Amino acid sequence: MVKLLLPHWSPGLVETSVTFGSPALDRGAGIALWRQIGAAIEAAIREGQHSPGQRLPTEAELAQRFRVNRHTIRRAMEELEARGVVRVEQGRGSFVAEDVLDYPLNSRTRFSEIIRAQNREPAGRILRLVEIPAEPRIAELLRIRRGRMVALAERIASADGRPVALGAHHFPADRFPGILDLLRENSSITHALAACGVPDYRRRVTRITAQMPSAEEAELLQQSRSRPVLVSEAVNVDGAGRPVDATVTRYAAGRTQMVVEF
Amino acid sequence: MVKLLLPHWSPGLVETSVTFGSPALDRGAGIALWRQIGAAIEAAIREGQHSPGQRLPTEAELAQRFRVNRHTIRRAMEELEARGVVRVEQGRGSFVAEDVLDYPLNSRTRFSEIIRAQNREPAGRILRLVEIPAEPRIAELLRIRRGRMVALAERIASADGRPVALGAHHFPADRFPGILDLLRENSSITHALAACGVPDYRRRVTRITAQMPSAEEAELLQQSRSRPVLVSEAVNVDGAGRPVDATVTRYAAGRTQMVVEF
DNA sequence: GAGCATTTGTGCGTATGTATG
DNA sequence: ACATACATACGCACAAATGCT
Repeated sequence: MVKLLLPHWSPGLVETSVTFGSPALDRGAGIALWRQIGAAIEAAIREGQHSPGQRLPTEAELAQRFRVNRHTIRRAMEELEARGVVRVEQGRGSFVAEDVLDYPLNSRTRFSEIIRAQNREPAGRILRLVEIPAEPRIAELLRIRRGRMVALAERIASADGRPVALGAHHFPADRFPGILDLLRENSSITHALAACGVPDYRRRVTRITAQMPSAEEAELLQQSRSRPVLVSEAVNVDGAGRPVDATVTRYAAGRTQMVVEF
Repeated sequence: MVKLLLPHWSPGLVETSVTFGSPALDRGAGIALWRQIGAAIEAAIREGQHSPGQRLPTEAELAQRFRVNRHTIRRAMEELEARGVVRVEQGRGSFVAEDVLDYPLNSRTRFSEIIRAQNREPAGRILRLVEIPAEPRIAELLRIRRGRMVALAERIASADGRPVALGAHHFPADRFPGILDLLRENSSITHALAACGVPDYRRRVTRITAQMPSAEEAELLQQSRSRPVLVSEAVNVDGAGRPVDATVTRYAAGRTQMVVEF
């Protein structure tokens, strides 16, 4: 195995490159060069040398490394893109395709169950726990008077270690006085509500729109500021139909897809 | 990739300014200046001097016109924003708030019915009608072999004259041979399918994600290129459950909100 | 907002190998 | 042996999109 020197390019965002091993191309006969190159790139990706969403070397660089014309690289990439292995964007570069997370919407939507159903490992981390006066919109959703106190829990949720969603959960503070302490110990919303006497809840409405992320949101979600986030606004109600939780969640749009089935 | 046709009229970004009439401020007594200014701006908006989404004059300009300090203008705008009349964006300007269109998702989703239910006037215009080989994703949704011909209808839908959505409807060409001619005469999808022997259809799945618009898309939707679009991918099936239509629709995210109710 | 560097997209011309008739 | 067609590969130039200053 011959290691090639890496160029000293500055990655800017979190994007490094790894060699594709020694380009053992068989120029002589049999398989077309672009097929061999495609297979080599795909193998490198499958091996984990390039993780999902990460940027691949430029076409020019790959051409140099494999010692072929850029057209040949392009032919290989074309194939890989058609097969869904990579994603090519004009002016930006080529990226390892991300497996899009299907986020089904129904009345029993629970983050961790959704993630596990797709064979991934869910995780949640609390970012902030505070009591604040309810904003007008939140008050309306929770059917409380605006300005009444709400417990706000900001949480980042991830699947297999990749951040997926930023959730801002609002609970009426007078009804659930100890909920922040419960969440401090266990970041599960379902668990906290159960401990507060709400054994089960269901989602009533979900409103979905798209926005550009703030600098902080983009950083937390580990995505570019120039890509949008899906914003969902949901209300969960208890068995009696009373709102227990108004949640505004921001999803990394490139990695997530809401699915509504009928 | 589906390319959209360019319009023959290019509205650019609709941003002009209109005077707020003669600023007859009562400096003497009674009502605070910022209240009078707020009322004047709101009146101008209600009168239609500034249409939804349009940019308002800068704070500096307003201050000059009303002959007050910029702080006074800001106080007025603060109130208008809290009341949802305008939207203020740091570094961009102030805009007349757009009435967000609720787009309910269910198995009977029909564009014109949704718009009419919100007391607006729906309209549709066909942009392009062509037969093309099915892209892999479309073929998968329609359950046909990739490369088989599909009839593609690109349509722009609007409510009260404001563009709302760009839809790319794909029909299996062999099953609906005359559908393009039907759509040429009447832009209603429901009407065309009925004439092809599909009296009723229902939506089975909808997938929602967000993207940045291309230059053409932004222009057609009359929105800034720096704001995202909601992308929905839906399959309509006939009574027997066979796919009749795979549609990819792009909605102006600032003006539209998907609503899922349970 | 204008200019600039980077990167992918596209077109054209050329050459070579391989399968077909 | 020859003509033809097609896929492969290379070289060069410029267009278009993006991101940064």
